[in-house]
Amino acid sequence: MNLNAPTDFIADLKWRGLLHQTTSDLLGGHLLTSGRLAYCGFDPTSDSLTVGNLLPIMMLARWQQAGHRPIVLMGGATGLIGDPSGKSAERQVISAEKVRHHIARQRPIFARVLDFTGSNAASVVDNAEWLMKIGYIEMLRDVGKFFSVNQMVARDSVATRLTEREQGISYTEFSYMILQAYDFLHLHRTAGCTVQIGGADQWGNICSGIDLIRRISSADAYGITNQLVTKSDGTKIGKSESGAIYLNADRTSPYRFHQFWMNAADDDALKFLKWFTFLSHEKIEAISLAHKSDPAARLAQKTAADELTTMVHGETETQRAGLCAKALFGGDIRDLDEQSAIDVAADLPGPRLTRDALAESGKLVVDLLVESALASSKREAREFLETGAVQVNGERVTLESRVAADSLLHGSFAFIRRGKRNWAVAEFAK
RNA sequence: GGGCGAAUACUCAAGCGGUCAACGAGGACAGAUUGUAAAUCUGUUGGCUACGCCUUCGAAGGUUCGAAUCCUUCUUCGCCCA
Repeated sequence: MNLNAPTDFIADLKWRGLLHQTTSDLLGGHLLTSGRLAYCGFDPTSDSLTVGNLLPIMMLARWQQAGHRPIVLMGGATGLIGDPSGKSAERQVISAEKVRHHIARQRPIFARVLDFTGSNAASVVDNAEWLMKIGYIEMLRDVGKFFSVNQMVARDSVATRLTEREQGISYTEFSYMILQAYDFLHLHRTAGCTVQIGGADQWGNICSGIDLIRRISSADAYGITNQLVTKSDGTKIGKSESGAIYLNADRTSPYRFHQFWMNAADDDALKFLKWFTFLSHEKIEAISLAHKSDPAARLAQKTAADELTTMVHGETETQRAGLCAKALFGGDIRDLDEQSAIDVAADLPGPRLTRDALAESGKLVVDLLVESALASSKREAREFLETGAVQVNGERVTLESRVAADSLLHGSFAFIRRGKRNWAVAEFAK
């Protein structure tokens, strides 16, 4: 990371279409001094982060690249409560044990994106460290006094639950904003943290924190929110398809992760470059131009996929995924030499079987589809076969088709393709 | 604590004793067309040992030849009163 010339953090966000709002005009001046501290909170509601969580992590990374210091705040305590912001319904309460487990699982991701060394090293804190120690009475007396219920009720996150929604809001979630405000105050006091970064839906919570700091410490603090990004069709990024796209290799393989970005629509791919990469403005402009003159080359998708896979899984995995994609989508699967076939097969999902499974007459493709998870039931598998959606080793197969020993590629593999872009492989050990 | 109302498949939402595996919409998936794109058109969307069978309509019981539909209890949620 090049830290010689701190970029203008705010200007960069604007250019990338990521800036939503800032709390004060004085923020620009505040950021002229490098080494400022900003934090962003993460909810340990799941044991793995998804691509949707990448954006806020990268916000901190951009912050760091601009010469400042990022703090990752894990909501070990607030995660037990649940933030009503942007939620239409009351959240399920999760156990403290689970929260701890989730935090442990999520931590490594941050290490991949942020730099934990050097003069402006990133750090991780858990608000359980301080929130768990505070007594209820203490909280009410020292902090609660500064909150006006009139204002709290007027907050968007609360108001919608109070009126529009059929779901109400519990006292627990109603209190959430007090806790988050207290977090900011605590980090301000103990670490000198002056900025909070969050999604646009965090605006209210961030303002609460700034207010609290002003009232109790008579100091200025700032907030920056990023746009909540969506795809061109208005849906969330990383949802749908076949489930969420996780950042852990054991939940979503690097190949699938890579493919996710490769499958982006043109409009989205260009936006993804701005949102999810650290590439320079010039570089992105150049790619955009090249992409528009020859969209079929999918340069934008490819660049985004490579950049992101490298960031999350490392260079080696990116190369593997790239080779794999080339083999599967670049030509005829039958042209693969044996070593390539073995490599590609290692990255694809699918059953590992033995020759015995083929029996005398071969194995029905219908069963293979189910076993490889390309179809969720036999009924669906039949449907795919009837509509001609399935190819095995490059040949279209039908409802009655069977995979026999002599049709295996290099004597071991049945590469199965469902539809245009879904691949799996059945491997039959000799 | 009292009164009223709601709970249906991924989501929204019909259904008011048999013709209901359950209308419709969205979503998702597949086919054609393409560029592993978008848009468009078509089809599919509980499961299976499949002209039949099995399991679903918040949960558990009950009435009936027969229930998603009626009754009882429970759970959760909403609204109103205290």
